[in-house]
Amino acid sequence: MKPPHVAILDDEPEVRRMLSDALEEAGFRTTSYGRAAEFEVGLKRSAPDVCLVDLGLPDRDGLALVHRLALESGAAIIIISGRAQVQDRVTGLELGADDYIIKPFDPAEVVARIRARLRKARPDAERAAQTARFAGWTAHFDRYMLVAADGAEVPFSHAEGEVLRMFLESPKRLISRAQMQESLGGAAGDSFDRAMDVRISRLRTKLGEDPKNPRLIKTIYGAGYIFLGDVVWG
Amino acid sequence: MKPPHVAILDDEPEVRRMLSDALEEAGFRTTSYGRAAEFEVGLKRSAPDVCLVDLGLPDRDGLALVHRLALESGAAIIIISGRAQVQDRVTGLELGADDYIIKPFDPAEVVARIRARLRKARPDAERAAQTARFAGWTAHFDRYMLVAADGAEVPFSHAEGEVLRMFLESPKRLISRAQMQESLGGAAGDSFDRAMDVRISRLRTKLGEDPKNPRLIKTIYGAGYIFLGDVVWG
DNA sequence: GCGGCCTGTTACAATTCGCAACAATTGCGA
DNA sequence: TCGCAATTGTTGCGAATTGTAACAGGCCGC
Repeated sequence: MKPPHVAILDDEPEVRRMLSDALEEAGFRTTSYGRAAEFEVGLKRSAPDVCLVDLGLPDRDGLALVHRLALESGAAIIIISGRAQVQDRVTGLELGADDYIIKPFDPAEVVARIRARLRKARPDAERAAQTARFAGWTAHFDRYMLVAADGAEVPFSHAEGEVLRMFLESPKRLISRAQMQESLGGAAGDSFDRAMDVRISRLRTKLGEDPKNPRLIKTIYGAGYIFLGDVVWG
Repeated sequence: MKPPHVAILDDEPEVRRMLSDALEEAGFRTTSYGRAAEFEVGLKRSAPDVCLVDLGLPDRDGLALVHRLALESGAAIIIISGRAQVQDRVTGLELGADDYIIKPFDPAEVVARIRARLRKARPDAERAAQTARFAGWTAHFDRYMLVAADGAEVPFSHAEGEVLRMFLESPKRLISRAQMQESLGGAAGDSFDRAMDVRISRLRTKLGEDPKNPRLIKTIYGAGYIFLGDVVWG
């Protein structure tokens, strides 16, 4: 399994440095950003498992950013802030943060708290569920089969399964093309992105989507794809 | 849904009292124990969703208890301790605790941290659709749809959604063009600000605004835009 | 009211995406 | 080894979205 990816957003270079050093020492992959705008661009490229966010940003309201992250990203969100009042901590946590660490902090504690989050977030990598139900379908990843509500069986290929699994693991969330390519191991090459929409196109036809008005896999022009529909794993 | 159950283990009656009062005020069910032995008996009767454990117990090594809980119980475990050293916190977290709160603590923060744990633990309960209501419209940001009061659906694109979201996040406040460009990732270039106008123009037409007399998105000459209208998120 | 600057809008061009047809690759059995 | 079938990447073109340019109109100081 790939090491977890931690995104760091802090305007002070020293802090970024200290955090990334400690985290990489502990076996994580890290990416650091100094400004919120860059951070959001980075999010579109790859989805981190944990976001460390400093609230004292020069260019954006940190709390609003945290709130949106919590709703959209699915990553564990840890606030790092110089504001130590209880009220600050409470509002930060209420807005969706998973933890709140006060400056100055000890890198060892940050590592420990990140590990605690990941421990809960990744239940069992071992017995990953092999079936998922959604919109009348049941996907059997061990048999490469889609079963419709009426019992009809539609096989799907490995490549299609990778895409489908990715959607089912993050339903109702925007998934950028870059994230897919990273996750599917494809280098973001010249014409490799063409392969992505072909995969998706084939998957769509197997799901019986109406090309004019797809109800499950929706394209967000210039941003990525989003899978609508409630998913139940098991 | 039944309110979550919190088990409290602390040898000081005042602390138990303060915690259970605050938690029941916040809508949780609580059960308090003063000694580890009773606590373990209670666990067998009903499995709590969260365990608040004080490390300074008279009758048992708290850390060992935490470790066993982490392995066996599946509940979220929050340590409450008077020991404030970083090393204590790190070992507590490493042994399986999900959070570590230092005495003296504020009950409000404890409540907030418990909520944060439960939020992550319950898979999709949090996946509330991202919607906002305003002026007869309902904006569904997960489906990229505007729904009018009469049920008519108007799709909006990603670019339009970014602008709309900005307005809905800060209604009745002046938003300068610079702010928008910064937030939308565009360098404040020569002709990029023209793109802003176009986005807003297209959004206005979708909202059915009268060009002569816009009622929702108002232009402040030389300063920016302001979104009138009451917004309710949810 | 006049002129310069800011903004709205329309038409056009560039980018991104969907899809069908084709080619390359893989796997399998004769 | 050869050939066939299934899968998957590639190419090319049309369609949808978005940025750009150009022009028109409004706002403000004079």
